[in-house]
Formats: sequence, C-alpha cells, structure tokens
Amino acid sequence: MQNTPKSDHNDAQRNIILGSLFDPEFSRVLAKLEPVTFNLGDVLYESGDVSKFAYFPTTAIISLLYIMENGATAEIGLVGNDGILGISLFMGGETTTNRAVVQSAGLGFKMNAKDVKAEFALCRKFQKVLLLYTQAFLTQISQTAVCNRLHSVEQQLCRWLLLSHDRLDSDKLVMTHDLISNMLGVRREGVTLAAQKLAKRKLIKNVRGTITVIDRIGLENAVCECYKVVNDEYERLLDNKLSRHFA
Amino acid sequence: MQNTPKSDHNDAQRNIILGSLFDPEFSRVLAKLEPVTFNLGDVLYESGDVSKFAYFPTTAIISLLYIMENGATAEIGLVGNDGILGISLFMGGETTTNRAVVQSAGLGFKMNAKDVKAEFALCRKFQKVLLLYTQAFLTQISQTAVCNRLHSVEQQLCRWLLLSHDRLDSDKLVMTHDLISNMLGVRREGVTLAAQKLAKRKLIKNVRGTITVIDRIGLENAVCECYKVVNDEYERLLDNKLSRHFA
DNA sequence: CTTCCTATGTGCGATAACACACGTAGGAAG
DNA sequence: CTTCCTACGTGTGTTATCGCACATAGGAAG
Repeated sequence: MQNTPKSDHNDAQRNIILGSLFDPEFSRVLAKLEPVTFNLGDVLYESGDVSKFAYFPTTAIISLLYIMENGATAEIGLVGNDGILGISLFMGGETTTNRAVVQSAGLGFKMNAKDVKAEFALCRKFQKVLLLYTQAFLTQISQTAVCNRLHSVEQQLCRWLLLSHDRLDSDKLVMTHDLISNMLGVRREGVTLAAQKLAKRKLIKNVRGTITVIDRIGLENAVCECYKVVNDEYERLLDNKLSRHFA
Repeated sequence: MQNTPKSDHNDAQRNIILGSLFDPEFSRVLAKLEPVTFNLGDVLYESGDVSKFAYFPTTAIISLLYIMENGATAEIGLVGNDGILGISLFMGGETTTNRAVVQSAGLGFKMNAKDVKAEFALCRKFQKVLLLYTQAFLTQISQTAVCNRLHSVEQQLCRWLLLSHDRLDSDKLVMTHDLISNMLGVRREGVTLAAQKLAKRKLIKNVRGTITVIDRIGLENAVCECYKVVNDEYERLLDNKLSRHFA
C-alpha cells in the first residue's frame, strides 16, 4: 500500500482543495487518496446514488447535469482542479439529484466516503476549505440560474468555454457541439450557430470535434458578467489563481 | 434581557432549523435569538455585505435575488420557516453575491454572526442541520437553474407559487405581478398572462395585488417536475413536512 | 364624489430559440 | 479508394417571449 511516490504528491497539489493543505494533514490525506483516470463520458454518480467515493480532479473536468423525465438535460455546474466532487458526503445528504459526467478526460484522485467524512470531522483546515469550496460552487450554480434566465445562447457558450478553459491546460476543448448542447440545455444547432459567430469574431477556432480558444481576452470581453462574478468568488474564497487572465 | 417568554419559545420552533434542536441546545440557542419583524421589501443583505446577523424566518419569506449591472433581476431561491438566511456566515465566505429581500412580510428571529459561528463550531446537531439545509438549498438553486432553462413562464409561476404557498399559513399571496416578474426574471406582462391562464383553469384567483391559491392539488398537477424534486429533497434532508400536500 | 396613483389588461411588431428536414464533409475502417 | 458513421452546416416555418404603447380599473386620499 506504500504507493504514494513523489509524482503523486506533486500531482495532488494541482487540485486546489488538496493543495491548500499542509503537512502533516496533507500527508495524512494523501495516504488516503487513490489515483483515477477519468474517461470522456464516464458517469461517476447517477441521480440518487450513494457514492462510495469523493473525487478530486487534477486535469479532468466533471459536469453535473440534471436529467429531466423527458430526457432533456441541463448543466448545474462544473468541477475541475478547483474543487471536489461529492459535496453531499460531507454535507450529510449522501446523495444529490444530479448526474456527474466526465466532460473532459484527464486525471485525478478519489477518496473513500468514510475517509472524507472522518477527515471532515477531524481536520479543521480540510473542513474549512471544503465549506468554502461549497459556497463558491453555490455561487456558480446561482449564476448558472441567472445566466439561463437572462442571457443569450452565445453569451452562455462564452461563459461555458471560459469556465472550461480555466480548468484545462490546453486551449483545445475536445468536445462536440452536441455534447455542449446537452450541457447548456439548448439545441445542437443553437450551439453551432453561436460557435460560428464566435469563430467569425476570431475568438475561437471551430473544427470537427474540437473548439480551440484563440483569443482568450476577446472571449472575456464578449462574455456576460456572470463569468466574472463566479470567477471573482472562486478567487476570493479559494485564493484561486485559476483564471489565466490573472495568472 | 430576560425577554424569552413562552410564546417566543413556541414561535421559534416554527422554524424548522430551530425546531430540530432539543434541550439543552435549543434553550442555549434560543437565548441568543432576538425576534424580528420583516416588512415587505426590506433588504436584509445587499450583494457583498458582511452581515452582522443570520435570520430564521417563522412566518416571513425572504427572496434571494441577483441584480445584473443593467438592473435586471432574477431569483436564486427563497427561504421561509424551512431555513436560515446567512449561509455564508457558517460556510466561511462571510458575504454572497446576492441581495436578500423580504418577499412576504412576517416574523422571525435573528442571531449575531458571532453566535452563529460559535454554535456551528460547538454544537454538532446545529452544524449538522445547517449543512443539511445548505444542501437542500443547493438543490433549490440547481432546480431554479434547470427550470429557467427548460420550462415556460407559466410552469415557473406554478413552481414559484407552490414554493411560496408551502412557506405561508395563508392561501393569499400579497404580491403584485410586477414583483413576481422581478423574481422570475421575466416581464410583468408575462406574469399577467401566465396568471390569467392559471385563473382560467380555476387554480388561483387573481385580483389586484393578491393571488389566492384555490386549487392546491390542481397547481401540483400543473407544475413541472422541478417543484417535486426540490420538495422531496427538503423532506428527505430536513424531515420536513412543509408541503401541505403531505401535511 | 373626484382625483390620482398604481396594478392589471391587451394589442402589435420584433426577435431568439425551437422543431424538423436534409445536405455536406471529416476521417476511421475496410 | 471507397464506405459509412458521425459531426457540422443550413433552410423553413413555428412559437415563446420580449419591448413598447396605451387602455382600464381598484382603491386610497383629498
């Protein structure tokens, strides 16, 4: 079980929750982590599932979706190296009403539900950062609600691209319009139209199966205020230099 | 300062968070509460405010709104006797990005921010119920996001009426179409149209400044699934017999 | 009873997003 | 090179909601 080489240690710090811990807490938490590879489309939780694990992405992005009875979907929020998947474990509810899907393949770690709860109860710093993250995530969801109500598909696509870009190393988002439309809860054609407009403005490059960010600053100028509200709150609460703009 | 007569004691239990506590914790918490009267339109927090108090409504309803730069508004969620206003105090963020407005006048209690934090750290049961409530509230916001994305104004009005009705003693909602439109983030005319349709179906009565629920069951049949998702989660997490349907 | 403010009712053109249909093209597999 | 699946592009008509304009009516204050 002594499988925690130096590389894992460094990788774990790429996750902001884990990276906020110091020894001896960090080492103790690290000992309970297990590396995970997330593949595109993997379902980590289904609505109502009692999960055995919480997940700490480092390079992957996980999307939380609500699935309607008629099959329509809409994204609640997304989690990358800025957070943890499995809030309900330490909040006490055990389950949520969402599905968690891997939106962008990558790496991360998982931890037993039991260990998460134990550390949450035991370690002040761990508890504090998890609660702060939960508040930040709450802001993300809130702004998703606002944006869904008041903004155009094009603006929402901008916001979504920026939130995803912030959580990736690359400028390439391997992602079909169809998948994006499931996240945004709009038609595939709507995403195509919006992506074309952004491409025409030279903000992104739009080729089969991949959207490439070519003008990050331009995107930030094009997006609605919702992006900044969420980003500022993540920085404030998690001392998070997530945004490349401020990096 | 010995102003905690029997009536206050009973009133406090009407709030589900407070009502979930038992002596001696309940008495200790009660001693730190101060009765409050909430008047329609009162702003309890502004976006970014560090509040000195958390609020526990008993008969009032508080609405959390996001205000856009251009003045447009949209509701994130609402809090009545089922919850607490001031999640950011114990989550650690101190402020939120929302405005808290009294949507329906009534009574409740407030508690010093310092006392809230102290009790949260000290009292396991208090901490537990607050975190469970926060998860329930998170579900409410999530479903607001979904509903904003996928459902019609009429369905959203149904949901909003039911959520409000659940948190009131009366069948009369003292509320103009204009105010409702601010909550739902739609035009006043849109609310008028939707309310007329519901009135035509004999689900509500619609007179100047007041909407009266006359067929609760009918409304529950007319509403989208979002209402039930939220309601079920509140019941599951808070053992909450809030819904009159199940009362 | 009259005035006047506010809430509601209503109509109309504009727009964004929808549903559906079908054409085109990238690129892996044979 | 051809086949074929999938992703993307595009057109048409429909619908929900918007923005604006203005008419009506409840009801408190004088």
